[in-house]
Amino acid sequence: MSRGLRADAERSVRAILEAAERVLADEPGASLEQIAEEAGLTRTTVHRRFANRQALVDALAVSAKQQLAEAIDEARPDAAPALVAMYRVTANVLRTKSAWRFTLGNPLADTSAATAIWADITARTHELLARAQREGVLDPAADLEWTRQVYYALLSEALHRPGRDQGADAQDPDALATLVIDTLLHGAGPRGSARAPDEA
Amino acid sequence: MSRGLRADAERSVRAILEAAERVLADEPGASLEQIAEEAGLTRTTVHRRFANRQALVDALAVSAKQQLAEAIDEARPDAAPALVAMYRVTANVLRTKSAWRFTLGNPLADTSAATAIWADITARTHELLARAQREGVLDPAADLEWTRQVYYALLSEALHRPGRDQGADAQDPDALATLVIDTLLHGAGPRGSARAPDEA
DNA sequence: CGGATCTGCTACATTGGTGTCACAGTTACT
DNA sequence: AGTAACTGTGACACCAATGTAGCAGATCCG
Repeated sequence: MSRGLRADAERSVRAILEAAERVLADEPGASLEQIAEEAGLTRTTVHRRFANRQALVDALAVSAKQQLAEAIDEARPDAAPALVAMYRVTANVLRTKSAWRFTLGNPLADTSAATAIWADITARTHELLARAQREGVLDPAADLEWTRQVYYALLSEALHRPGRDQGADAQDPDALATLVIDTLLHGAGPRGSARAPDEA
Repeated sequence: MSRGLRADAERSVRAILEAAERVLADEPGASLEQIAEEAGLTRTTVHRRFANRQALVDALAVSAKQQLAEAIDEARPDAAPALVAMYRVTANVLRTKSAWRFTLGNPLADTSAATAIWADITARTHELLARAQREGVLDPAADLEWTRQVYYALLSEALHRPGRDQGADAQDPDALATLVIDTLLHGAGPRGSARAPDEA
């Protein structure tokens, strides 16, 4: 944004954003002091880099959504059949989302820049789903808006799953992606036949 | 809870809870004064009925979760085949949830009583899903925990849908219930065959 | 009707977060 | 090495929300 930030200042900005993410993740409405402490800085410094609390939250939103957009880019969704693209995108998005659980989990009235990026992401998702529909991966009668909503919800839920064992914080993104796509396409009903078995 | 509240006092409590729901719905962290105003009362009165802000939020959580539990009861989930029961429960829950969007949408660290009710609801949901699995409505290999999570998420999403036309705030609960159950069981994939059609 | 309870009103004390400032010491860039 | 930029420290004013209290008037209930 602003040109000519010195190296250490830029480091501070990063530190603040990452700290804010961590702190706000389990306590939205936490004080700037808590964030500053988590970042290893002083509250004054936070105010130097971000005028308002709002400004900080906005910057956080922009940063996270940008990374999300990049994650989608890196999946090269147009360079493969829709089904494959969906897997790749899903895995990448899960990786990013797990690192930005707070910001990406709370669609709290984003301002200007953030909403623009978000609109872009939504549009591209919609596009991918439409292609999937054309390629027969989705039912021709499926409501794409609803499908997208469900897809987003599944992404969130996949990350809220109770972690297995003691291991790292997140589960394997590829396994989760499989779960998400599988659920999105088939639901939880019986697989063998298309109709419900016993109606008696 | 406390016995011997006078009639008007009890009315106030109700008014406060309902006002709190409405106000907090679109602005969590709203001041008690805003809530009081919305309830047609004074802030002082709010403090008389609820010592802390926390106490108010807790009471709100308990109230909402109780109503949710009642909504499930009224569906008589054990008095019908699992599939029918699921439809009935879903429709009832949607009705209740749409009236308590804030409280039931934010699982923010409920205390004591609220968590107990919630645990009960979760258990009963799980039970219903297990029966559905036995009756062949759900796939024998389905992960019930995951299925329950997805089910809850679908309920939320159904209420967050962009409202049709100008009509009332909520859509027809029965129609939404159909959508939720249908999505839960079949997903958005093609219905005709069990496998994806074109892989070439 | 009459006593108890509840509410509105006003005023006050307190607290926690926010935002600003000046100055001294440190760190980065050329 | 020297200058500009950055940070920590401590202090300050400010504001919104919270919580408490007393009193006068309205409301309920027996």
